[in-house]
Amino acid sequence: MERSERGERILEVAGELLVAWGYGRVTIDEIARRAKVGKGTVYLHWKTKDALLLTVVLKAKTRALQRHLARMRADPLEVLPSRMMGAYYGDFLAEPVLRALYTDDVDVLGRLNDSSKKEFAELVALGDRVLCRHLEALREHGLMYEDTDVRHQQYALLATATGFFTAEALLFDRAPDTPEIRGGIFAESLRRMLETTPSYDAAAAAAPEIIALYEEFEARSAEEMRRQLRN
Amino acid sequence: MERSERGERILEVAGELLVAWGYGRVTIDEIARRAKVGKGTVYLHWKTKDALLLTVVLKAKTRALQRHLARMRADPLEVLPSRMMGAYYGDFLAEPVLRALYTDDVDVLGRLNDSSKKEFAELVALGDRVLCRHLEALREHGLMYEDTDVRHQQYALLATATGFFTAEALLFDRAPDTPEIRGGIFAESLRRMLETTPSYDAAAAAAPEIIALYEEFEARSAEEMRRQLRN
DNA sequence: TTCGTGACCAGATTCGAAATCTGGTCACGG
DNA sequence: CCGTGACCAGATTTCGAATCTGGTCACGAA
Repeated sequence: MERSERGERILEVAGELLVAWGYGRVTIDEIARRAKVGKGTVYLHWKTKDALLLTVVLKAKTRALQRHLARMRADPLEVLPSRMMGAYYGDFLAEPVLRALYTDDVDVLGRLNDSSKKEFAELVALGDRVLCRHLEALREHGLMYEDTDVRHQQYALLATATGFFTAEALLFDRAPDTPEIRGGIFAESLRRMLETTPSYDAAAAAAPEIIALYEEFEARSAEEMRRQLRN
Repeated sequence: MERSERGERILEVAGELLVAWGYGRVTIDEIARRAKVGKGTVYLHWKTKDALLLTVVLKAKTRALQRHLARMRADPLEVLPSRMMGAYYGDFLAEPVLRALYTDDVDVLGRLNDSSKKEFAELVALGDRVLCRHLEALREHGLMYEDTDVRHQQYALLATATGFFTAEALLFDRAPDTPEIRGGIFAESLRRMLETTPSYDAAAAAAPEIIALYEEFEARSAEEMRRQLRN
């Protein structure tokens, strides 16, 4: 049995348990039992329980990021905030761990949020820079309005995204029926808020730089996940 | 000493205490002591502790609503979502009770949120209808885009507002400096998202109906506050 | 008679110490 | 040499006793 294969199974089980039980109730014993390994084996892979569960979350985020990259490579128009976030929205709601992260919040993730804030502060800062550069690239190619400070556009984007994710839990009883429709409203809102008339050629010109930005972010995420391992 | 004056002082003290201590730590004894009345006197005014604190919140909301009405009466352009919410944003952040309601949430308000959800379900539903009619009126006067379902516009508005309020606490470390700037970004976002080129005349034509809607809401709120009293 | 009050009660909440559980280690065995 | 589970210290839970708090109401002042 391969070491990495074993690690994958532990991660998988940990993810299921995290969603089903929530951070506080997940135990390393139960993870080991379900993954059919000894408890000590878990600690051969990750430094601590937090490191393991942080990896679960980071992995889920990375999967969404990879799908995002694939979409951008296949269709340059996916670099537009509306397209990017609309698709992200669907991915996030479909990924149970991330859905929990954005809707149930405290109950499921417990202090994992605080933990990750400290542990990943650097990564979050990089994410901020990446998004800002992304928007700047779009502006340079005439795909976004330039009559506003890019920092303000970034804040508007983040705040609006926060709103649509939070609304998922907060307004669930007065929201339009399907996630697809809500995602559509989200995308349309961002388009009107930020984007000029889309141009395929401009998007194709901007895409390489933007893709490179997210590839760097992906690499940095992978590095961060490695940093959570024992060796 | 007037009965209503006494009630006002109790409300005021209760508000201060609610913000300073949070729902769980506020006691009727302490409210009575600070308001210099007997404990039983508090119960001559309100049915329960929850009724009292619910009234504190409702009163704060009503004050913001009244300022909103005054602004609309003074300047018809204030009926535009961007203008309305931009000013609301400032008011809400300046009103400690409401600021707590939208930023600290659980810690300060405790189970008051759930309590109000049940108690004020009807009022919330009316608020929903009022907002929807408000948007419909704007559309009829050509002040908002009509190429989208009004329900979807309402959801976008609510989700975005939720986002900017939540972001106030969630993104505090990476947000633009002043509340005024953040309020400006919020307003500008809504304008681009929902509004056509503003016309004073169209706004003036739409204003009376819209003002009437919120006056009805204000009346209904006052009625609800009365319903929390003993007699 | 009317209005305000605080002593009082039941039930909720808190406290604290004992009992249990869990993250993390490491000596052992396959 | 790699995987393991018994083991330990410290964290968490339990649960009954002690305390606190929302709400009442008999009483007394006006």
